[in-house]
Formats: sequence, C-alpha cells, structure tokens
Amino acid sequence: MRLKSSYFYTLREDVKGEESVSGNLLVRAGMIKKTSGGVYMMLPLGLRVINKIEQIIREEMVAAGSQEVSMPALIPEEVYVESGRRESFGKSMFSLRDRYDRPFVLGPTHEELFAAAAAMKINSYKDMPFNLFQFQKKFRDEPRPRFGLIRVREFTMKDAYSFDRDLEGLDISYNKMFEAYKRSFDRMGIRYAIVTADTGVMGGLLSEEFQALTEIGEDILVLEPKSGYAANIEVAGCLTLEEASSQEHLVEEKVHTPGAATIEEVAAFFHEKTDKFIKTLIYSLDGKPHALLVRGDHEVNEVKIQKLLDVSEIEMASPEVVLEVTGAEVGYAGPLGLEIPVIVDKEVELLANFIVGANEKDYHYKNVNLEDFRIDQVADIRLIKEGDLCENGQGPVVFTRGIEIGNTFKLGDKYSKAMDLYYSDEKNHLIPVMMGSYGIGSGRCMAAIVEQNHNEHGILWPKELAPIQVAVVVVNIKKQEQAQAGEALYGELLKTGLDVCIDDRDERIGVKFNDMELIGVYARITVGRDIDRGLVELKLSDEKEKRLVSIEEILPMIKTIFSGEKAHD
RNA sequence: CGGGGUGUAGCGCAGUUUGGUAGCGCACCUGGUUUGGGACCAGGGGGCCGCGGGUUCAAAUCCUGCCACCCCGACCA
Repeated sequence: MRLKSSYFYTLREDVKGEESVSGNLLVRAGMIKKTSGGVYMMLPLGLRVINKIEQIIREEMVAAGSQEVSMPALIPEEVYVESGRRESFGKSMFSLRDRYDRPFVLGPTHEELFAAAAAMKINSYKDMPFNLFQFQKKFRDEPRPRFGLIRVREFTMKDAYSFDRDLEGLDISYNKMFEAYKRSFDRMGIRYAIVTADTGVMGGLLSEEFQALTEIGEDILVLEPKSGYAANIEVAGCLTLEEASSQEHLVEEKVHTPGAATIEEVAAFFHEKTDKFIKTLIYSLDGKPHALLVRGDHEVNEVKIQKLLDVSEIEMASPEVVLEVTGAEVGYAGPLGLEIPVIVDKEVELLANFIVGANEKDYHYKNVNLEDFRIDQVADIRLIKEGDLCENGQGPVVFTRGIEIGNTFKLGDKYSKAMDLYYSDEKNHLIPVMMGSYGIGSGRCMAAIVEQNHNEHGILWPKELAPIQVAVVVVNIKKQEQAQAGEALYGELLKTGLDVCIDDRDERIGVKFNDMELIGVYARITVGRDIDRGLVELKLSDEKEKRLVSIEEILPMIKTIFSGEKAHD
C-alpha cells in the first residue's frame, strides 16, 4: 500500500477516557474507531490484523477436522425461548421486532442454531462425531463496555460445536479442540494460562478458559505453581487444615458499639483482628433473602452460592430488605434469631467465641458460638485469598490477572435435550447427543496481543501478525534518487507476497518513524542519505540496533527474515 | 440500575462563576523556507457550543427535560 493514497491516519494524542493500553494504541494507530459504547469500526489496518488472527484459528480448526459454516446473527426469539436461555440471558440479549411485530434477537452465542443444524444430519449413532465452526458477530448488551476491544457489545467470535454419541466421544472431541486452541494461541504469540472456570449461562459439565496474562485483565486467576493448579477465582475452592477451636464456649454478651458498622470499625472498637468476627451478609437470591456468614476477613464468592443453591440472580439485599429481615439498618446484621435461611462458610465452623452483629443499631454480641443460632447449610462459600492454601493441598496460591480470550465447554446433553437432538443407538434407543462448544474472541486476541506487546512508542506486533510487515520509508520524497530507489525496492518487495507499504508522504522523517512505530511495522527500511552509497537502513521492531544494508542485499535479507511466511493480501 | 464526572471545529482543550459578535494547540488548505526522530514564517478554511423546551432585548453561559460518553460496583469471547 502507498500511504499517500491509502486510508491511513494516526492520532498524536492519547485517547481521552481510554483506560487500556490496547484500546488507546489501536485507536491512535487508526485501526479501530469507536462508534458507540462497546461498538467499534474495524478500519483497514485493524482488519488486516484480525484477518491474520482469524486465519490462524481457521487453519487450526480445519486441521482439527472442523468444517466452516455461517449462521445468521438475526434469529427468531423463540429459538432461545425453547432452550430456556431467553430468560437466562435476560437483558444482555439485544431484542427487536420485524415489521409484522414478530420478536427477533441478535445472537449472543449459537448453541441452539448449531443443534438445529446438527439435527439435519444426525439420525443414527453412525452420524457422529463431527464438528462445525463459524466466525460470526455476537451481540451482548453488556452493562458496562470498557477497555477498547476487551469488553464490547458487538464482537466477532469463532465458535465451534462438537457432536458425539457419548461422553467418551465428547472427551476426544474436546481434547482435539483444546489442542487446536493451544496451537492457535501459541502461533499468535500470546502468553496465556488455562484455568477451570464456571460454566455460567452455558451450563454443562466443564468449562476451561484460556486467559491471556495481562495487568488489565478482568478475571482473577488462582495459581499454585508447583502443582500446576489454575482456576478462575470464581470456582477456586478453599481448603483449610486448621482444627476447630477447642476453646471453652463462653456466655454470649451484648456490647454497645456506637458508630461501628463496618468490620474494620467494629474490629478497632474491640481491639481484635477481623478474623475474630463473623460477617453476616444479607443477599437476595432469586428475590428471596438469605443470610451468608463468612469470617470477618473473608469475602463471599457469589458464583459458589449460585451453584450451591442453584440460583440465577444474586445480589446484595437492598437496605429496605435488610431492615425488614434483621430489624436493623445495614451494618448490624447477625445470625441470632434470623428467620431467613442461614448459610455458613465452612471455615466459620472452626471458630469459637466470635463477635457478630446484634440485629440492633450500635450493638454487637461477643462470645457467640455455633450452637447459639440456627444453621441451614455449611459449605465453602468464600472467595479464596492470595496466600491461602490451594484446594489440592499442595501450597499457597498466587493471583494473577487475565483476559479471557477463549473458552471450551463440555456441554453434555443440556442443549440436545432442550432442542430435541436425539439419535438412535445400536439397540434403537433414542439418546441425546453429547455436545461441546468452543469460543475464541478474535478482537480480544488482538487486544491481548497489544497489551502484551507494546512499548512507549507503540504496538510491537509479532511479524506474522503485523498489518504492515515491511515498510519502505523514503526520508525525503522530493529527492529523486531517494524516491526512485524507494519505489524500485517497494516494487520488488510487493512480489514477495508480504504486507508491504511505502511511506511516500511528504512528511518529515520524525513523523514517519513515529507513525511506523505506533502502528507496529515489523521491518522498516529507510531510504535516505546513504542511498548514494547504495545503502539503506533496516530496523526490526524486535531488535534494538539498526543495520546498514546494501540495496542489493536487502531483498534476500527480508526474504530470510520472513522465510516460511505465507503470502498475504 | 445506583454513585461520580464530561459533552464547544477531525483530535485535545479554554471560555460557563459574573449572559453581550465563539477562542487556543494539533490536524487541514495556499505560498515560501526547511528535510535522518512529531519543523518554521505568512496567509486561510472549517462550529445546530450534545438535543429539546424555557427565561431574557440578548444564552455556549441562567432554568428545565432528555440523550450520549467516561470512571467506580452486578456480566463474559
């Protein structure tokens, strides 16, 4: 491409209100442009990168035996009603009506349609296994889009679906996808961790996430390096080897604690550490109030609660509800005398003579013990903390952050049962198909790569993904010998099939260098003052030093650097 | 949805307190001088001041309703 006559621009200043490095750099590089909250235009250079990312994924999917299809994004609402997900997605689904007032949605994910497509093919156990994939826009009305391409409302996902007759088959299909994912992300040069995760709205038997390791990641990953344990904090189990306290149980005592409502305030009042306290949190679970008890220095893990009690909606109860069920304003809830279900974290069971709220403003009870109140259930309901013992007992866990770039699910028969996808086995019994689903967000991959590969000047694309792999920068386009040499070299480079550009703009060299570094050109060839000696300068984005190369040697050198590369454009 | 903030030229901002002809930097156009790390001089173009009502002789500015965007808490590729 010739920059002078191409759609190409850069912004000199940082993007206002953009918190993520990737969002800022991609917008400044003219690769993406926000249209509205969480919706972006994909401009020429950005699209090139996305295409390269998707091509890698496509090659690996095909190599793993998957066939490409394309499903609609505009889908009759009834499809999701049938599977029960119209309700579970709720407000995060974009809904609309056609001219006859029939309800449609914009697909947030495509399990239902793939199940329908599979039904066309599947009659017998002989019709499986197989695997389909697509690249398709997904629409999710996220409450809070942010971080450039990381959390958006319209995005392209590669989604794949496997169909097997039984769990053994599903395991095989799942592992094929799993390996294809590893190869894809390895080829993109992404540093990632694989963690077990919550199955969430997808349901099913198993969920594993591919998490790109970055500072800005929205997910907290719990790792135990020695054993290789890795889990999303949502599902990380807690283990304690402590014994139950053998202290003699004292008689409970009501204490006036004026002005102390938060755990920290109460702890300061009693001159005790926060782990001598029990927090009583009033939650609304599918609209019904529940009391959740965790140690004062612990937090409730809402995903664990959702799984434990099979609830879909979980939120802290409103101050009005708290007043109603405890008889006191927020901050003084305690388990004594509560008439709502009381769920207790298993580590609370180990304590004796602890301090709790008195369900009365400005009062707490001390020396409270488990026999003093009704307990409906004891379970692991807390969020793990960094340094806690790993649930496998191997050692303390460390935290790191990640961006979820891929997710693999063993769905089991959830959708096949809902969508009536059955086959006949050898004995002519109708059996539900075992499904798996596998997603990769290509825009998130792009953002994650930028988060992991940038410097103070701009993006450092790996050479396979750079939108411009080789740039010929003519220092002074008005000097004939430079312009001619640059043009000649550009013409030769085009024949290599690499993504090449010539910066033929009438700009100062500093502007050109800065732009090339911002957009992440991999190899920059500068044609300038040394051209009269037959020399050009080569600078690779992953090397510090520039090299002077003779004009005759530059082409073979570039070919060597990119050897093994496929043709693009 | 709750809490906080911002909407003025393509981008970044001042002006709003105290109404009185809409400004600055970058970018853009013309001419000239420059040319290996975001040049300089001179001249110029570009605005439903987020949108709608209201107050006023007069509104970017005051009042009011709405919208959008950003940040902090509940979702997921």
